Amino acid sequence: MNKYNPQKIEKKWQKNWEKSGFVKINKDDDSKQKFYILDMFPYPSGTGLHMGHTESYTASDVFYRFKKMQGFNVLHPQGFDSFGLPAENFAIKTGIHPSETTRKNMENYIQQMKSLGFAYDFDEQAVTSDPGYYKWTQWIFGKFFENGLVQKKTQKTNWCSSCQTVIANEQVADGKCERCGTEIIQKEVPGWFFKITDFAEDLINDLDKVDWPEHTRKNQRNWIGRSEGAVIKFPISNFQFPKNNPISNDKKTNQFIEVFTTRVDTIFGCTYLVVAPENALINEQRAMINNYTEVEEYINTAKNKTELDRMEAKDKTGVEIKGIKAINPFNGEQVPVFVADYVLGGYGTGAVMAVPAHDERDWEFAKKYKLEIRQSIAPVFFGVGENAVREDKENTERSTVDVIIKHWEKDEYFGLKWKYNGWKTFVIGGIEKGESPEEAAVREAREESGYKNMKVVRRIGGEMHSNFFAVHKDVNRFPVKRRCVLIELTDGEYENPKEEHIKNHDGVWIRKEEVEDFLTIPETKICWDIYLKGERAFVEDGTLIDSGDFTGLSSKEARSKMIQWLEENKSGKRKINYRLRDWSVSRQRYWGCPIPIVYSPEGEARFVGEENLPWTLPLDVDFVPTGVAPLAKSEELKKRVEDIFGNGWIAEYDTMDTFVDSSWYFLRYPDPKNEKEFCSAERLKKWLPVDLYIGGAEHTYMHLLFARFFTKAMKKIGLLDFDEPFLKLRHQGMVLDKAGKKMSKSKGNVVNPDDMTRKFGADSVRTYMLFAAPLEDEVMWNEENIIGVYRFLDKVWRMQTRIKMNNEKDGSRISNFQFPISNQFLSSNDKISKLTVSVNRTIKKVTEDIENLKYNTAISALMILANEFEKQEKIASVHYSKFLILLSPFAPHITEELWSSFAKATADEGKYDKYKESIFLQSWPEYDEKLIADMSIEMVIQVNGKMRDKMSVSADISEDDAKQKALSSEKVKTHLSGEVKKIIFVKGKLVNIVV
RNA sequence: GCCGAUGUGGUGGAAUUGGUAUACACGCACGACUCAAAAUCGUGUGAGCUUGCUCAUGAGAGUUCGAGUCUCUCCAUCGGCACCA
Repeated sequence: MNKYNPQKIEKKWQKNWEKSGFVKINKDDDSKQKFYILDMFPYPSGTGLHMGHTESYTASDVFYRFKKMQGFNVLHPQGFDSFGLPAENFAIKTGIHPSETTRKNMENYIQQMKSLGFAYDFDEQAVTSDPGYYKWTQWIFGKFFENGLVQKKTQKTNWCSSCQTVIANEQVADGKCERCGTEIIQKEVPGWFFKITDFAEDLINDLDKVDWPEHTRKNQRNWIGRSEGAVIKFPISNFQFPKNNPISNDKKTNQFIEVFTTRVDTIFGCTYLVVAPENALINEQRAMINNYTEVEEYINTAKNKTELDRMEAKDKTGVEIKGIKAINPFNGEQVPVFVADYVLGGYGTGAVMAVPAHDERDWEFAKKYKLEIRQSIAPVFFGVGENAVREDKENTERSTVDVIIKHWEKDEYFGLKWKYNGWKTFVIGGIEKGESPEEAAVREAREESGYKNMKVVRRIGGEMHSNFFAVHKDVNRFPVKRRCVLIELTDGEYENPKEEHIKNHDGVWIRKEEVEDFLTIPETKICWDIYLKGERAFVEDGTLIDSGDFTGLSSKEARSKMIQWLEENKSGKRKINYRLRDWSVSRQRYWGCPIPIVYSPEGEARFVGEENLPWTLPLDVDFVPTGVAPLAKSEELKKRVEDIFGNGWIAEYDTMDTFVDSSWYFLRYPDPKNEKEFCSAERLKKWLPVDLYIGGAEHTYMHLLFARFFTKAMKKIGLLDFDEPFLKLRHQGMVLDKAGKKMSKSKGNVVNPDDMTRKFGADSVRTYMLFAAPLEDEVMWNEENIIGVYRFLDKVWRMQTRIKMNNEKDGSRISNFQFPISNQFLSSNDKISKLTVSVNRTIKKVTEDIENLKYNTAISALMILANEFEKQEKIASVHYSKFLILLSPFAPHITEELWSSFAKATADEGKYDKYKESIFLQSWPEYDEKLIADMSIEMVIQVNGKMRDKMSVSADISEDDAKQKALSSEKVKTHLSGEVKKIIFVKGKLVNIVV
């Protein structure tokens, strides 16, 4: 036997597999069930495949081999997302054309993938920069164009001055360009937008249909950011049509300021309005604005702020628009209007009603500019237990005051301990008719504390409501309107309080730091918290106060009633808003898919037409970015357009965001060479949607969202008949260095898959990647640990000398090793060996674990079985062969080699050809449930839940027998000090004796 | 600030979903083989002590006969979002 030499056997089998056409599938074979497993295809960068790819692609390769052996017709394709900036930037530096760089890099990637043993069919790729591919990107763009799903808009967009191009919201990180780190500025650029917002609702709802990680779905939902609310029209008090604009009447004018809010219920607390600097109102109302210069100046500074400036701005700024007022439709009140950049132009209506009492941002702004803060929602507390509000009891209203009394010289506060219910509170008392809260507070403080001299400091917080059932009065207190007043004693003059005031409670002084723990009911805790930390906006739901006819409603009720009111009075309506913006796809760069649009001499945009596709990327272009799209410099393109469309026609010079290319690539794989269609109808129907998609979590937002949008948009125009592209999605975790740090070039801790493969062999690299941690967790790449996997494979290798080839009785050639492997373990009269049970169990475990992508525990189960084999003098070939198949998805090369050599050795004459067949043509072993359940089990005996002894019993032991046996255990007896109270029996598991 | 995830030996990680905590692997220690080394194999390895008991799954409480697992509060780390009204 030779030594295990991974390098030698791996190369051999990689070549063999390629030659044998093992990687090819018949895509029209209907005799088997289909399975479509997809990888996120790589961008072919100059640095080659990284460890993240290696893990992800290994994970899918394992699943592919597993499913294939289970008898599925499995499509597991690979391709390249080959348009993109790095190749172009490299071209700018070196003058080498991106197509050349890209081609080279792809070749390198393919070599790397082959050397890891990935079984892709590279004849059936999708390469986005290939005209045969991007022809269909353009064709789909054309379809979207014809169906109004893409439109040209001029919009403030994120501009990267280093990349000299627009980038999508999703590509801005920390106000900087995700790619190059340059600060993003806002720039008005005309460009093409996909109407992804049309699908916002479906993009949220259909997440319920797919089997994706919960956090990914949640992130998508948050990104889309649905919020339900209302648009409300605030009439402008002294609105005038601009004198020089006679058409104002039928144009959209600003007789109203429209605001969007999710909190209509707070509208009686609205004390001003704010419009975003971008809001058209300002310009339209110019004539009416008294301080236009000031307003204009503010708008200009706001405009010049970069994303970063805006994000870093601590203080809210703004300017009142003098000369106009807005009228609150609910109460007719006139409120001032401000322009401030804390309101975003691009969201909602670009204007908000400000309710400082109930919104943190408005609160901050109102404090700074000393604007009125008016409470309209009261926090509500409900009694619990016996104090819960009772439906059948009368509701009575009350007004009370909580009095925080501060000691005259010490930092102590006066509290009450209640005798009948254990409450600990401040002084609480009713506000009598005609009394102000302050007057009531002073009166109550004197009555209940006995101290005489004090001064009112201030109110604490606003109105709060308590709703509860007062047991001793047999009525509901519904509501108790509470106020809180802070009082400071001026001296210690004291007189014993009257008995009637103190019979229910004792008064005590509490040190400041102990007050919080002293208080027992949430209402007073909140008063105290506000006293300590200061006033703030109350942003939660509650009960409406001082809100006209709506007073007393809960926030929730009020929202629906108020929206109804708005609709009846034509002052607004229900509205759902999304954070998601339309997807800007125009890029002023070269190495991308040309946008297949031409402009007539009148400037009208037109699709170039299917007959002119692919609308090729011109070659006579200088890449150096100048802010003008590179394609504008192409003579060839200019000539092409004029030849086809006539003089005066011009091409669209922008190319598409590369996310467009990757938004449909999974549709191409089933039919990548089709020149007539992006994919034939039959193949689409057969293969899509994707059954399992594996890739990095960094694509949670953009790629997955865009691909889902494409699917929905294409379905809408009849190109597809399903609405979610990826039925099941799993992420692989990041590969970190052994210290748990991200790998990066600058840190110099990048591990290269090639080096690892050369050092340990592909099988070890593959197996270790999946063994080291659960797939979705981070893997710390530790070269010291990979040795364990290598040893395991080496052990498997050396085991081949101990396979039992011959029948022990007569020395004849064994009979139980047959091809294809029989799923029958034993004939009926065979004795079941312990090893047979182990093998059976391992088959079950590995099968289920792979199915659930729990590769780490599958590998561990294989190691356990190998360790058991190791203890045997001889290993039955029937066991060993099954073990090899179970291991083969992880370590394809070594298992194929072992399969071929021992299959040959055990072959009967004449059957040899069959034995030569690849291990991957064998079928996946099945297990026998009957052999998994042990006849006898170890039953645990616990005393008070602690394990004290074990007993070996038959699996179906009766409850009584088990209890008897447990009680007779010597070890158990020493723990049975008292009387046995109870015995718990869990079938097949344990007996728990409670003393 | 908000949302999400995670927290188990010296290390990576297991734990049938409420039932023997620490599987498997790395590392370490000792032993076998060897002139020696490597490789391999074997044994041991959560902590503490009174050596058969106590304590251990970020901290604290709770539910339960029984909690790594469920509930609440807090802490730490990581990731994402960040004026979205």
